[in-house]
Amino acid sequence: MTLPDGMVDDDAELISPATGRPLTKRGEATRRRLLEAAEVVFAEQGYHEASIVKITERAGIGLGTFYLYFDSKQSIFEALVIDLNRRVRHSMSEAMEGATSRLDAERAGFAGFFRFTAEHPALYRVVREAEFVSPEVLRLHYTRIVEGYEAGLRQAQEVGDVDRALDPETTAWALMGMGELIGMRFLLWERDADGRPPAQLDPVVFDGMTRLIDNALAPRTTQPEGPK
Amino acid sequence: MTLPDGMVDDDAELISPATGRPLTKRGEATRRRLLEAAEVVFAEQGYHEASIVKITERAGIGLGTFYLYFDSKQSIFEALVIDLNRRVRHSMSEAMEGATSRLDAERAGFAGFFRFTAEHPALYRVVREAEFVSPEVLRLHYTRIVEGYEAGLRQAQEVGDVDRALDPETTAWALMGMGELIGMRFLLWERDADGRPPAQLDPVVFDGMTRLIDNALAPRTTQPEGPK
Amino acid sequence: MTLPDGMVDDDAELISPATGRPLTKRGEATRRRLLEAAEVVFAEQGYHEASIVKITERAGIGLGTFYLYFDSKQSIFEALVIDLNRRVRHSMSEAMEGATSRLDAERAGFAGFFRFTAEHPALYRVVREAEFVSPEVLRLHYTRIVEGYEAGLRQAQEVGDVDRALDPETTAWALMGMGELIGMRFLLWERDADGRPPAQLDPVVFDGMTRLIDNALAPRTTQPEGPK
Amino acid sequence: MTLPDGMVDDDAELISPATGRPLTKRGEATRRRLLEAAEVVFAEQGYHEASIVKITERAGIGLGTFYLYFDSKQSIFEALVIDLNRRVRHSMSEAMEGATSRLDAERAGFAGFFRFTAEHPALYRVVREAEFVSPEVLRLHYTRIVEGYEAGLRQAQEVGDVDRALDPETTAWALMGMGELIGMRFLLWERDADGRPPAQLDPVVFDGMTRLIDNALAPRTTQPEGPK
DNA sequence: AATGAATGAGAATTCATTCAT
DNA sequence: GATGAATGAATTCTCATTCAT
Repeated sequence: MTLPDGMVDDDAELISPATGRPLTKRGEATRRRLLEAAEVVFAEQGYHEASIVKITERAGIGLGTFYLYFDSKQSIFEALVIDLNRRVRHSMSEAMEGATSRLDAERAGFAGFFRFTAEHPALYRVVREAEFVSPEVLRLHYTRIVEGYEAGLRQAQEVGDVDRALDPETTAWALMGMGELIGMRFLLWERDADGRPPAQLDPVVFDGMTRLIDNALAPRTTQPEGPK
Repeated sequence: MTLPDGMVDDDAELISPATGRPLTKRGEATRRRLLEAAEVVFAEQGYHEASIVKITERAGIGLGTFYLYFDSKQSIFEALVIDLNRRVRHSMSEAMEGATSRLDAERAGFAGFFRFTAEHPALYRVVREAEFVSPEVLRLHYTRIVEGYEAGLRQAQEVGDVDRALDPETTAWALMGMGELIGMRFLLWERDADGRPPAQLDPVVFDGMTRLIDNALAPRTTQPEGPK
Repeated sequence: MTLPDGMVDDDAELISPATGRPLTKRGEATRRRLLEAAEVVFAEQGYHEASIVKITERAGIGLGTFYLYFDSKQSIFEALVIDLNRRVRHSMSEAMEGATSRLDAERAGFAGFFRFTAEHPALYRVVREAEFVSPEVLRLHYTRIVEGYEAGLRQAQEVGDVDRALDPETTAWALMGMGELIGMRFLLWERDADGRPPAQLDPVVFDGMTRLIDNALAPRTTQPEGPK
Repeated sequence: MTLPDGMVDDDAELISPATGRPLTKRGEATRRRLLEAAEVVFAEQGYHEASIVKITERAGIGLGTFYLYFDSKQSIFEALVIDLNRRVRHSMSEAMEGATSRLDAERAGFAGFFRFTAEHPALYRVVREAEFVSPEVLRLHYTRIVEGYEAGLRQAQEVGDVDRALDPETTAWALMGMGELIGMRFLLWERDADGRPPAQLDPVVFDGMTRLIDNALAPRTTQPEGPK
C-alpha cells in the first residue's frame, strides 16, 4: 500500500476572492487563523450549527474580514476538507514508510489512519459531513486516498503478494470502507469521561481487522469454491 | 448471516405528543401521510433544506397539524430513519431466505442491501445524514444491522464455515463498512443521464467484493504468517 | 380634462406571496397596517434609509410577518406607489367634477393635484424616488395619469376648446411635467418652521401657471409665426 | 432666454479634505481620475449600487487614496452633480448662441438640453437621483438653470416678446418641468435594441412642444377670459 | 382534530470608513 | 502621497414553533 503524495497539487498560490489578487504575507497569516478556527468550530458544532460569527470570534478577527478570504461558509468548509485530506494522507504515508512486507505496510497504513482519527476525532466528522455539504469535495477526498491504495494493490498483485483474482479498485474502496466504519465504531463512539476517544484502537479490534484483511488479500493456496 | 427481525420492537402503540393520548384511527392515517410526505421531502432535499411547511404541504395537511403528531422536525426525521432501517433489514433478510451455503447467504445479504440502496438512493442518503442530525438514531440503525450480522457469523464459526480466528464483532462492522462504501461509490455516484443509479452493482464490482469477502471469512487451510 | 377612473383594475384579489392563497379578512387588515406603516417610513426616510424592521416596528407587527404579505422591501414599495397613484388620480378627478368650462377643469385638476401634494408631501417624494427603485412602476404611474389627461385634451380639441395644432400626447406629458416641478419647487421646498409645506400653492404661482396653461392650450385667433 | 454662465464660481482652489492643504499637480490629476471613474460608475449603477471600491478600481487607484480627495461617497457624488450641471448649462447656452428671435432661442435652448440628455442618458439619471442623495445639491442644480431662464424671460417681457402677464419665476420652473418630463418620456424611455436612446427627440414631439411653448409665451393679441 | 397567522432569534453578507505601514 | 487589510453596524430574509380560533 503506497500513498504517492504530491500526486495532487495543493500548493497553488492563494488568491483573495474579494480582490482577486494574491495574498500578502499578513493576508496568509489571517487566512490560516481563520482555517484553524473553522477547524475547531466545524468539528465541535457541525456544519449547520457553525456560523461565520463563531468562526471569526474564535479567530479573534472582525466579521467582515472573513469575506476577504473566503466567499462563504461553504467555501471555507471545502478548503478545510481539502486541508484535512492532505493531512490524513500524510499521516498514512508517513506511517507506511519503512514497512518491510505487504502485511506490514497494510497494518501500518491503517494504524496511521486510525491514529489520525483518534487524534482529530472531531475533524473526521467534518470529512464525513462533507457528503451533505459539498459532495464534490468529498469525492475528491475519497478518490485521492483510494488512488494511492489502488496503485499499491496492483504492485503487490504483480509480485504475487496479493490475490490476483481481486479487482484492485473494488478492493481499495472496500478496505477504505472497513477502515471508516471500524474507526467510527471503535474510536469515535468509544469516548471516555472527558469525551476523548481512546488514543488507539483496541488491540482485539485492530488484530481482528488485520487478520480479516490478511485473509482477504492473501494469494490462495488452494482453489476455493468459485464465485456464482 | 442472519438478520433476526423483530429483535427490536417497532410496533409500540402510537401516542400523540400533544395530547399524550393514543391516536384514533383518523389520527393514525394523518400521521402516516405526514411520514410519507417527510420521506419524499427529506430524500429529495436533505434535512436542512427540508422544512415543515414543505412536508405538510406535500401531505395536504395544515401546518399546525404537524405538531399534533410530532414534537419537532428532528423527531419526524428520527421516526423516518427507524422506518427505513426496518425496511433495509427486511430487504436483506428477504434476500437471504433460502440461501443454501454460507457464501450464498453472504452474497444474497449484500445483494439485498445493494438492491435497496439502488432502488431508494435518496432514502439511503437520509440514513447517512442521520449521523449529523441525530447520532443516537444512526447508532441504532447500524447496531441493529450489525447485531444480526454478528450472530450469523458466530453460528458459521461454530460449524466451521468461517475462520474461527476472526473477531465476530469487528468483522461484522468491517463488512458493513465495506458494503456502505461500495454502495456509495458504485451505486450512488454512478448516476445515468436521468440521475438514476444503476439498477444493480456492476458484476465486476460485485464479484470482486464477493471474492474479497469469501477470502476474508474462509477458514484457513494453511496457517499464514501470524500477526506481529 | 377627464380622468376616467377605473380604467385600470386595482381591485384584483390579494394573494399571499408566501402561501399563494387569497388573504383572509385578518390577513387583509395586517397587510393594510403594513402598507400604512410603509407609507410613513418611506416618506420620512426615503427608500434606502427605510428598512423592513422600521416598517414592521411602526406597524406593531412581528418582523417575520412582513414576509407573509410582501416578498421584499421593493415589492411593498411598489404596492405603495400603485396605491398612491390610485389616490392622486382620485383626488384629481374628484376636483374636476362639476367643472363647467375647459379652463375651469384644467384649473381644478391642477388644484386637486397640488392639494394632494401639499397634504402628502412626503408621499410625493416616494413616487419620484420610484424612478430609481422600480422604473417600471413609475412608468405605470405617469402613464396612468397621462392617459386620462390626453383623452380629455382630444375631446377638447374636437369641440374647439383647445388648439388643434397641439399634439395631445406631447401636451399631456408637458403639462404633467409642469405640474410636477411647480409642485416640487413651490410646495415641497417651501416648508414652514415645522417642516410642513403650505396648505396650498401661492396664488401668484397658481395664477401664473393657470395663465401659462391657458395661453398654451387656447385656440389661436390669428395665425402666428409657424414652426420652422 | 439667456444662461449667463459663470454666475456661480466653480473654480475655487481645490483643497485636500485630509490634509486641509491645496492639492499638488499630481494630486489634482488623481482627483480628476477619481471623478471620471465616479461618473462612469454612478451613471452605470446608480448611487446605491455604486461603491467606493468600484470607483477606485476603475480609477486604478488604491482604496485608501479615495479619502485623500473626498470626504465620503456622498461628497464625490455632489462634486459630480455640480460638474454635470456646469456641462448641461454649457450645452444649453452654446445651443442658444446666435439665436435671432425669442422663439428661436427657446427652441435652441431646449434642443441643447435634449441633446445633452440624449448623449448622456445615464449622467442625466445621476442628476435626477440627486434628489434623494443630496437634496441641497439638486436645488442648486435646478436653481442655477432656472436663474438664467428667468432672466431671459424678464428681458423678453420688457421688449414685448413675451406675455407680460406671466410670472417669470413660475414660468421658468414650469418650462423646465416640461423639458424634464418630455426628455424622460421621449428620450430616456425610448431605448433602441442596444439600450441607446434616440439621438434626438421625435420631430412630432419637438414641434408639439415648441408650439405649446410658443402659445404659452406669446403676448396675447385679444384679451381672453380672465382667470377667476 | 385541524388550522394558519404570527413570531423573532439567528444567519449570511455588504461596504463606507479607518489607520498602520 | 499612496495603500489595502481590517472593521462591525446594519440589512434582508428564513423557518421551527406557538396559539387563538
